[in-house]
Amino acid sequence: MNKVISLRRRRIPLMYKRLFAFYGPQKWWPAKTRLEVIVGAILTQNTNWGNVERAIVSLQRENLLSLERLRKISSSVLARHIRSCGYYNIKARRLKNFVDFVFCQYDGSLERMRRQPLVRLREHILSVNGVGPETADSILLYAFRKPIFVVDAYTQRILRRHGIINGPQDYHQMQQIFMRRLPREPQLFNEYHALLVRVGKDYCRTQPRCGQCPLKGL
DNA sequence: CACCAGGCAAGTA
DNA sequence: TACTTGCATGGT
Repeated sequence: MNKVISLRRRRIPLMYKRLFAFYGPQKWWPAKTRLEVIVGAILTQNTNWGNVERAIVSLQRENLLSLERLRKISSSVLARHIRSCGYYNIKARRLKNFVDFVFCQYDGSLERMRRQPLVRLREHILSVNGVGPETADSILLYAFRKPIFVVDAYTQRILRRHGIINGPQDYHQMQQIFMRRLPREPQLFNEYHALLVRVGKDYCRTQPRCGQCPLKGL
């Protein structure tokens, strides 16, 4: 009995060991600046990352990746630059919402945002229309290096296929499964989530192809 | 052709 | 509270 409990408790850290041994470091988030992380986090909502990359490149080419430029540009013009990632009207509005928020609440300073304590900053970011739990946590972890675990569709699918959860689950509960079992280190949360996405893409799509999956048997 | 991708908000009962 | 629907492009 104790052995079973111990195994279940250790499964999350063991999963990380296997993934890291198999894939090595993922070097996330694939972006150069805090703002680029934030923009990518909003643009990738329910969208293939490849489509997001094109939009980011387009924004870079037009020199639009600054808070000031994004504030001045209209939603409709912005929408044209992010067409490739889909939902472009909604996402243009969401980007504007976040940028306006940074100016209104933090004087246009991401540095000032970063200095806020985690829990308060999370609540504050979540109040922006268009930013839900995953987007908020991606921003907190990858742009601000705060110790918060990001849960996404792959994470949920992997937990379910491994019998760690059964039905659809509450975001916060899945997040706690990881955070209760791991030391609160941003670098660890960063690498772990990136690895889950990687193994998800390779082996845990909606049509599972578990053949050589490094998590087989866990 | 159908199906999916690193979600979220708004509407309905 | 618990479903359902709209949003939309590009790859497989």
